[in-house]
Amino acid sequence: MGKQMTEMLKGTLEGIVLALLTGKAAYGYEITTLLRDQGFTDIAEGTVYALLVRIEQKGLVDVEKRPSEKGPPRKVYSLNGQGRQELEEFWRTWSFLAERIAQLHITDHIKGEK
Amino acid sequence: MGKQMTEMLKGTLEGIVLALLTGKAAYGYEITTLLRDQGFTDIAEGTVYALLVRIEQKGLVDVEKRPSEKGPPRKVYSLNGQGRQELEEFWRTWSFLAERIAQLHITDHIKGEK
DNA sequence: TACTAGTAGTTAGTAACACCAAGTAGTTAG
DNA sequence: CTAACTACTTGGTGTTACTAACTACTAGTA
Repeated sequence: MGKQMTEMLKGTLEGIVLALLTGKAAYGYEITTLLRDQGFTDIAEGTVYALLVRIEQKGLVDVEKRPSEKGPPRKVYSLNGQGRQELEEFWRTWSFLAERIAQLHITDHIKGEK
Repeated sequence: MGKQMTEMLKGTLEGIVLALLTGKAAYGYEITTLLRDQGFTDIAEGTVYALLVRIEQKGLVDVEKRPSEKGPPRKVYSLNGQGRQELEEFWRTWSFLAERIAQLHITDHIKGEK
């Protein structure tokens, strides 16, 4: 993946994962494949697991260990109240940034056509 | 500023500054006030200067030192060919990410209304 | 004169985060 | 018994925005 994407994911990947967990608990491996399905094909596995440890330590998710039919036990993560709050905050921050950048994009187009 | 915004700016702030430089050269102090005007009220001055040094070293901008009427000399930055290329790449990366996150936002809304 | 505020840029150190590489461990198919 | 898939862990790296302090020049004011 480009270096730009790597840097851009900082701060957004956490929100993306929290969003994926809305309404549906999931475990790490599952989340990784979900991300790949959504087009984030190059996100490193280790990155996802590290992120999950982090949001667990921040108290944004509840964790339950469940046996798997085909492999080691899974750690199933579900969004809790604090996580939902954090996600809302994420959407606010993201919207703010996205709006301003969209504005810049438009302005650049105008300049480019002059 | 929130910690979320700080992390989110990683990887996007550079693109934002390159976008600001499209069609119009500017110096550091000016860029900082431009950013503040655009709503990024809490971006630290030091951050902008450090970023400018970085994009100069990456060869994305040309620099010209000009005396100022009211203070120390200014370093005026203008986007060069490589910078324009990098900016295009930025828009591609950003669009990709923004689209996917927008999709997630919609999905979350639907889930939330169930 | 000395002091403040505004302008303009620099430097050193910190924290957060995504990355890579390598490893452990369980199951299933050849 | 070996490979491939599932599932998670650990240790170390590079990039980036942050803070805080500093230099330096000008203009206005007490």
